[in-house]
Amino acid sequence: MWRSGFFCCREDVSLMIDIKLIRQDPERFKQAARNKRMVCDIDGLCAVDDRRRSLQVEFDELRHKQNEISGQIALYKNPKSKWYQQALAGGRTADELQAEGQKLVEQVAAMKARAKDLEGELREVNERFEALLLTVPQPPADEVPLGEDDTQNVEQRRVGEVPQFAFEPRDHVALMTELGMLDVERGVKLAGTRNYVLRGDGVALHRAVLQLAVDLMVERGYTQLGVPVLVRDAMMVGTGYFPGGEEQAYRCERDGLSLVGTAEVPLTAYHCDEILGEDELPKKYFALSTCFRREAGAAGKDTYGLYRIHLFEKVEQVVICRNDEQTSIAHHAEILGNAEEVLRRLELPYRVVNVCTGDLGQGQVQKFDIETWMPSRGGYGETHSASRFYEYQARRLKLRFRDRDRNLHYCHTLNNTVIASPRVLIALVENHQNADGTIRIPAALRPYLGGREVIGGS
RNA sequence: GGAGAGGUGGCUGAGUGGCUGAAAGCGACGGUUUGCUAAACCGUUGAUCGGUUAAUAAACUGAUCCGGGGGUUCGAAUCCCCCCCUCUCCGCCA
Repeated sequence: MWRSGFFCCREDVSLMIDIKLIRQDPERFKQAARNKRMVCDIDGLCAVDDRRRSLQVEFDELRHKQNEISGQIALYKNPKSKWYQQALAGGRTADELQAEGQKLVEQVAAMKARAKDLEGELREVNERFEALLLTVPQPPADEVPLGEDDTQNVEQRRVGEVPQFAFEPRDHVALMTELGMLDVERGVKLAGTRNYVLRGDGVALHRAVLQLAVDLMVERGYTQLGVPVLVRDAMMVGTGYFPGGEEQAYRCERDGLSLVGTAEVPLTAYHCDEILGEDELPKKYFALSTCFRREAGAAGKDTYGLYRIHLFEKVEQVVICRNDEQTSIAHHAEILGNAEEVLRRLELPYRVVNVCTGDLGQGQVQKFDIETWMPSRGGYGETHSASRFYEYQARRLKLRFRDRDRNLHYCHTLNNTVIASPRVLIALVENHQNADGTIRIPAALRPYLGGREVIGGS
């Protein structure tokens, strides 16, 4: 389904996981598949790999002979060649040379049939090989807890105080609707379920938290990009969303483009098909973008309010760095810290969760989710997700760098939410609500709202 | 939407059937020169997948690759077909 044309450059079987690593330690990948609860036939893959390589050797040898003879034919058939001239000078006639050349041509003709067979077989085997390789998951880091699903994620730490209300707290829909900030009903009328309309201070608050996040990232030295949100399929494939995630994306079939569910896609793919210099790494980017999600398969889940919606805006951060685990880990901590700083400034209680093996994506090595306290849920709800991939995405994107010894390597990539709104508004308005239905604006946010300290009231 | 042009190595850019994996230039790396820098000169310098020895450093060797796929041919960057992408001009709309 994903023809090579979707990639910027030539397709080859080295994409995905490096087969050499699998050959070297198949157990490790079998274990990874078990832990990530994915189906993956490593033994079958290795068998196909063996077959593929022996075929390749046979084919190469045959072609070698063929090429050799072709080279000789070139001498007999090319009157311009030095060899031909010397042969003539040595007393051979042009007819003789032609006849001898013709003999060689017949010799090669016999080899061609065999080569064609081999080629067909090789292609078939390579296809099977690639299909199997596509299913191999990236092994999770050692620090990732074993588990089957999100209920087994391990809490790392809690930050901030969960508010105790002296009154009956209201949920964000009630609060925001009351204050004229939100109109769910008409959003649904316009665009169907999981849609909404922000109004007045609702829009202002939404914009304010995004801008706060943008300013923080600028402060932290990240480069801001304004990126396309409708991207080529190649970018969806390259970042690992396709194949597999087609149902989650709004695809424009006739254009071969998809609306992104996150700016991670254009940010990570920004340098695809490039070779970066080691000294320009790490690249630290962020972008504010609209995000589109079909939420297929989530029917009936989180249908209430602003939690799970088709369209939202998000500030996303991406780091592209050297191919080095320690470097990757350090950046992972950094981008996690950036997101935590946002929540600290918004005075929101949250916890950091180490996502367990069963809840990791195929390409992810480790993922930390940040969950922010949402009173109406009586619990923490996911607001951020920080992943590191090692070279998984970079391989697919042909995103490489040249080290100081001039060797090529795939980069490492990581990403994390900085803020996603309006989901974060759930936490914001619910945690900071007052008894009278007004909402206290945390100090750090006030500059973005004309200095106001409260929303609502007179 | 209409009409053209074009896609070649890290980059620029030659190359229209056979010693072309690819001229030249730039860049990079190594060396000579040099008080340092610069300049000059000489040399080296593509990728991917394999094989052999060595055990992932290195050496040798093979196949494949000039946007992608297919075809013609003993032989294709070069000829033919399909597709993708980029650019320019015109029209249209922001």
